[in-house]
Amino acid sequence: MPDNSGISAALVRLSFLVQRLYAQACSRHDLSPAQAQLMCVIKDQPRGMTELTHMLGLERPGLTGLADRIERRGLLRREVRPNDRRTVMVSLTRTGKKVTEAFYAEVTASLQGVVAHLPADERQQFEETAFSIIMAEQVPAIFGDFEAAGRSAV
Amino acid sequence: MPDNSGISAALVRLSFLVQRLYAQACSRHDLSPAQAQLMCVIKDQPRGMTELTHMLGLERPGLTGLADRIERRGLLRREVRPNDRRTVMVSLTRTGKKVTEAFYAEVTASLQGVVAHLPADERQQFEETAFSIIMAEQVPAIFGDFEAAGRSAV
DNA sequence: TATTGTTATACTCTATAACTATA
DNA sequence: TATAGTTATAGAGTATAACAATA
Repeated sequence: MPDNSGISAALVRLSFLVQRLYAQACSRHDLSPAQAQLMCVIKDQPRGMTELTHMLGLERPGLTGLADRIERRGLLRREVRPNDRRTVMVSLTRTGKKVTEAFYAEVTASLQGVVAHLPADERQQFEETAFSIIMAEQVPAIFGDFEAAGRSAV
Repeated sequence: MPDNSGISAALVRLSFLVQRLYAQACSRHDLSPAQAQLMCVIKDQPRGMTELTHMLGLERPGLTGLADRIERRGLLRREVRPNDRRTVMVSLTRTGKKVTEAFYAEVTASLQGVVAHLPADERQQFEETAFSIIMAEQVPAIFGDFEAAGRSAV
């Protein structure tokens, strides 16, 4: 019977589980977690490099290298903006989009499996609480259906 | 209003938040997340290297290097077991234990802060659901009060 | 021979500092 | 001068393969 202080342990271990399943899905697509994360963020829309550093919590040189390695595999494309020629917009290639969508579907299925044993009302309550934490903490939209009503990006 | 498939996004983003707070606490103690994780696992009891690879999900060479870097800083100690002289037991030094306990307390406080805005009953329910997932998935005891009643290790 | 751990090697991840190009 | 990105450099993390010591 967990006491009140146990919620921290619960959060850390739950996070560990999610990371493990996420990493397993990455492996199946020959992606690193960092690569997959970037690809999920730009899945539905191009983003600028600086914007991406904010969303992913990286410094710019790290993002440059990360984008390089994905680009080298033909999954990502960079384009200079005509308006401001300093900025680079990053998007997925057709192949990159396919890979990302397959990866995304697998992670979704894997995580749904993890809560499948819960009663529907408990699952629903859990999701609502999780979202309320995410919203309160302004967690960036690094995964999810960014276009869905009521859950807009960043 | 989240639909049912949104639970995966909730889990990924919640995990992202936990990792971010965990990493921030690491920084304040000049630890990497991997180092802190290992130190938390051996906080209350020594463990063998192979056992640790299972708990942390690492291959053995990775753990050797990780332990090396913590040992080099005087926070961790290796001891050969007399019974089976192949095995190495890993434990924290006195300094290592102090650092780990301070880190542990900070992470706990930080995560409690994240759920502080929730009504007590919702928070309680959330914790129970999280634990039920963790137990069902047999997530190793990488964080938490391993000696607490009803929540034994590994 | 099987098991425990380490060493060798290679690549990704990520930070800080310095640089280039554009505004 | 300020901003966007990249290059240079270095250390941490982690995997695979080969090795050493012990059982």
